[in-house]
Amino acid sequence: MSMDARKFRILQAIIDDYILTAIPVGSRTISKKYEMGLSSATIRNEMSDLEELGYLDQPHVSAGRIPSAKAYRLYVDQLLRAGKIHTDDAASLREHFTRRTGKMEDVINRAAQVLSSLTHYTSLVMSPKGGDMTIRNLQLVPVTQNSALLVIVTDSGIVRDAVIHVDSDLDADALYAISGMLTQRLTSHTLAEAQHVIRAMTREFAEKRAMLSGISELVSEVESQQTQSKLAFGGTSNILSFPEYSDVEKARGFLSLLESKDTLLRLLEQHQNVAFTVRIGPETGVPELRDCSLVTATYTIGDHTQGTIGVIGPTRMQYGRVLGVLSAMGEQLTRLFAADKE
Amino acid sequence: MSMDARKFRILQAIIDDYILTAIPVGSRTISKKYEMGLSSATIRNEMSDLEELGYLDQPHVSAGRIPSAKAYRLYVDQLLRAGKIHTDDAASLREHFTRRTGKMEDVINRAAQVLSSLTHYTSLVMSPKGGDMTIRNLQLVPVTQNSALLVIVTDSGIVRDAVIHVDSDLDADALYAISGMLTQRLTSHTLAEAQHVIRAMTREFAEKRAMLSGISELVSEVESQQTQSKLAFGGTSNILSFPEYSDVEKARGFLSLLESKDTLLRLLEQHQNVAFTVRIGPETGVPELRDCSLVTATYTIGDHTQGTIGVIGPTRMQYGRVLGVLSAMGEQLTRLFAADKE
DNA sequence: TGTTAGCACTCGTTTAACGTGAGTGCTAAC
DNA sequence: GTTAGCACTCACGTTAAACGAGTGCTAACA
Repeated sequence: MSMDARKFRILQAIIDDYILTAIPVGSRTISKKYEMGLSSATIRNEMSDLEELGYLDQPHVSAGRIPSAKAYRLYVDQLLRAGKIHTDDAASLREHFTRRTGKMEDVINRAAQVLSSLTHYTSLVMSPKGGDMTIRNLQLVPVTQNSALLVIVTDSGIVRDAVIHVDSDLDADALYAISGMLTQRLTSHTLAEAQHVIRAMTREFAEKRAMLSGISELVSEVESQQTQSKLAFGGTSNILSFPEYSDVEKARGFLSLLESKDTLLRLLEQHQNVAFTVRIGPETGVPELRDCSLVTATYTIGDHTQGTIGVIGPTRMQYGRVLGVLSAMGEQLTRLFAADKE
Repeated sequence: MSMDARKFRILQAIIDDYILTAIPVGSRTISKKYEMGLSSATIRNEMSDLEELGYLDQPHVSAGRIPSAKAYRLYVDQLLRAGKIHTDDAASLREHFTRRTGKMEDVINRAAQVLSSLTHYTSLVMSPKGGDMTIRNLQLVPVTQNSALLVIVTDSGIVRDAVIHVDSDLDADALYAISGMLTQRLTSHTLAEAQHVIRAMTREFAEKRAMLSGISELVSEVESQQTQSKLAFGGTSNILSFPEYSDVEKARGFLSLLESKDTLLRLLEQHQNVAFTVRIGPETGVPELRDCSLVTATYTIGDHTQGTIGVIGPTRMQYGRVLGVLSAMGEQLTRLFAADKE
């Protein structure tokens, strides 16, 4: 016995129904609601087969069937293969991004907001790693006598900054001069490379060593601060509207997971080079997400720097729709950052 | 019949017990657990009086009593009057703030984190309004051809920034020159005043009008962006660990309230000139917070600019402890910003 | 006059029993 | 291969009964 076209059609109907209702699907429901010219008894036989094949689970003997992770996997692969990702939302998405801003944080927060309100799931938006970004421009702004704000503008018009410690009493003009010099040297290097360049400079200008070493130290500080990507959430409370999270303990586990951020960052950083990722329940490898699916997509800043956006919802997620929204949002972000460039 | 010392002692015992256990307190519990040399019957009479006075509620006739909002109010007023705010946590708090940073956002995020982990409630940390802060220094950093980052350093070493649109093609040097001029004119004015000053300048330098008007427009943009205080949360999932929020719908309402932020901002902005605020249940005026209390304290940046920190938990909150932690944190933040100043 | 023991009463909670119905698996006939 | 029929299972909702925590009231006591 193996999977044939009819079994697949039935399985699809079961998944569709379960995604909609969250209640186990019975044979009668399929035979009547999704008229496929078969009696419930026939469906029953097929369902029995599908269970044996591992696509369906039965909560208890007198209940209907629910799709297994394996079933969702098949369903999603089918979706992806068919390229059935409808970007209907592209238009409505665009209008959310009329106000321009170059601040990474604002952009990802807004994007997360929009994503969650469109999907009604919890959304994640991750900024690209700072280390990969190419420096276009760099400037030190005096803050206090001992500290300055190091502003780094990247290739694609994204601003990153950090307050750093400055030993000597440098006035605004001195800092501006240094900024000019540093910009000249560091332009078109990545943040990760900046360290080495500065170290080379230190050797070159022995006399200015003291000052440069201070700056080198602090560029490294900036780098380490910026290396970890920022993560923004949207619709964190949405998960509570799904019956699979009506158990408060489960909901708390989920929300705690969001709060700590690092597990999710690790998840999002995997497979960053594929356009879409769908991880279903156990595939995430995170116990708290046993009943969740994580769908991600990427967007591009400049030529190769990539950021990730994603949606977390119950495994019975509206994959088609979510993939569509993510795809549209990815394009939108890519376009947004590209536009900022010129 | 009125409130005497014994009634008050009994009420206090009831509140203490209810805060600990969250189950209605019976007369026997008080007479045995908090031995006050009285039989349960006597306690019963007193409790009946306390109910009549409005300090106790009875969920149903065969259950114990629970404190009313009025009771908590009395309890808290007593706490505040006695000045019994123990800052035991001051020391453990200090070590959380060794790393210095001038970025407002980092500070308030970290503070929220610490607050929630110490109290096990949900914490709020609000940055002061930007408009009230005095400008020390101001600098434009080129980002793209059409945009620049306007960095504003305030009196107390706090950095605020925003990406603004620049019409003409100004190079780095031109922007730096403008920055110098603006700094000279705007130093020791508040952000709110900056608008007027710039408008005056526009009249003065008719020839540079085009450029200045552009900047004026954008300082106002910055101001409006910064006028709304930033709000950081900590421990948002903590609320789910209390039995009063075991109802998922209620929990969802609470979390949605956090997500939208504006209601809370409004609450936090009230009574900003008092050291402590305790709003109990209905006193908040927010339906979603009917069973919650909001405790706030303030911290100071510079001379008069104030920020607010707060904790939200069930009405049966450990008020003494929370007030202590908030007080310590307020001092800590005030000290942190003061240190950054010199 | 305040305190306490005693007792009837209330009412939410728990447990068990029971009927209901959705859904299945199997068999036999088409 | 499909389907009608039927016995069977089992979660779920309802009802009833026992339970017990806690109260209010009364009467006696110090």
